[in-house]
Amino acid sequence: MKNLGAEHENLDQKAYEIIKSMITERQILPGEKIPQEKLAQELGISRTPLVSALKFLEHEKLVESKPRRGYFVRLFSRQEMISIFELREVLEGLAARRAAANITEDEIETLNGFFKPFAESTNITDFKAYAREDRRFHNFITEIGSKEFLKSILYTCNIITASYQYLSSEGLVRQPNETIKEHLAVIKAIGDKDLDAAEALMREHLKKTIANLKQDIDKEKQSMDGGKIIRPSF
Amino acid sequence: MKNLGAEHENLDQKAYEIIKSMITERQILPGEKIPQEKLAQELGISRTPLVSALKFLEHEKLVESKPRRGYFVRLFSRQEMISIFELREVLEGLAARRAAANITEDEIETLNGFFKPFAESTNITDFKAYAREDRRFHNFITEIGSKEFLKSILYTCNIITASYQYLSSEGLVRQPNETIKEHLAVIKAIGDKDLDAAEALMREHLKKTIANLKQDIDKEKQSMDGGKIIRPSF
DNA sequence: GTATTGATTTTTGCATACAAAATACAAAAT
DNA sequence: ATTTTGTATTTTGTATGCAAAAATCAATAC
Repeated sequence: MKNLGAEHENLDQKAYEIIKSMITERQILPGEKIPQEKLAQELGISRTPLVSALKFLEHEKLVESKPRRGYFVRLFSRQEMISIFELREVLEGLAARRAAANITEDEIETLNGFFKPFAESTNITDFKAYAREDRRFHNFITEIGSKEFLKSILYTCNIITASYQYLSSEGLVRQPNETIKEHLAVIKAIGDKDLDAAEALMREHLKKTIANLKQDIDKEKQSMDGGKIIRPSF
Repeated sequence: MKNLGAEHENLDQKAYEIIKSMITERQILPGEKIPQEKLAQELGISRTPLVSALKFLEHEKLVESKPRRGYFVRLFSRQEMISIFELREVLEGLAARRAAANITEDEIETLNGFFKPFAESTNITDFKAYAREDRRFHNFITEIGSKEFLKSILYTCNIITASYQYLSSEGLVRQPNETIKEHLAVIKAIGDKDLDAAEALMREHLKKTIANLKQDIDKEKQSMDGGKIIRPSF
């Protein structure tokens, strides 16, 4: 009756979490080099677990290793961003399907609670709150619809997505008034345990976002053109 | 005009390749512990790059770390195997779609060459050769249909698939006579650059394999039952 | 004969050390 | 002023050392 919780967490795991959040919180910017010695000192650890963490992040494609030159926060081209969203489309589609297959009554309850504050409104203005709900919604489906394998892939993708989202207002690619219907439709399908509909609607939802992204990119190309690389504006 | 090829390969990269092949070639079996000191000596390197490689493999889920106890080759439950195949279904579906979108004339030529030796025959008997062609076919589509992100995920899945395939004859889940039609249909759709058909047919193909797997598992459950874990029989 | 305890050995996780490579910088040459 | 070369500095990749945890094994108690 022992061995409860109390996960033995190694230093590299901690370092991993911290660096990951530094990247997603944009404390280190894409393209920047990661100073090993300095960072290790800041975290109060040696380089061994730090490098270990960097290798993890390299695998998640959040960080890039240039041999004998060090680790750098990755830059993503617009085309790569599209590819990542396409991945999200099929993966979250699968997550939605599995969610519909496995959801419990309690979880249905929770799921139906999503977007409640916005459902009545005909014109949603609090983008920030909506964006937060959006992320919670997608994470919830990921959570109940995926086991370790899909989950770890999806979270990786979501992180990258997050790191991209500064592009548009509050991290939303499309207008809440437009997306809320789709969100509610997905919720209904999962609640009804309609596997095919859940997958199809989730894919539909993300497909539209991708279309918007492509449009944005075309626009951008026309106007300022030039650099193929997404670069933070601050 | 320099900086050609000559990839700077570090020791951990080499160790990674070697250990990976040891796992897929079943020189170390699922569940076994990986002896760090011994293996490092065998490879003529220190534990530092070895551990580094193990962390990579951990991320690919081929290896499992139990803190303070070491690294073990992973075991997959039957249910997990199903999950992995479901992932393959959506991912290779996407790869097929992208392949159809981006394929060149030369590549179409190559693609049409697949399964040529088997296309005429009404009863394929050389399972080994067919299984090899099967793998080459899936890898080719992965290759042309996926960029680094999807590719790295898919290869990870394929490795696990491979490590599973000892279950049935020569690593085939279904009869060649049954699958060849599906393979040829996918080839045609990609050659015709029919994105929707390419994705749908590839998914169909893998879906049927999954159905077979589920059946096999049910059978196995009835007869020997007991352990939830796939365990090599040698 | 099995279970419990304690001592011994092994192995892990991490820090540190160090040579080789890369970078930065200053002086010399164009 | 710009490029080139040579030297000093930093940083990486890897080996090694060591304390703490886990595994092994033996002796003892039940």
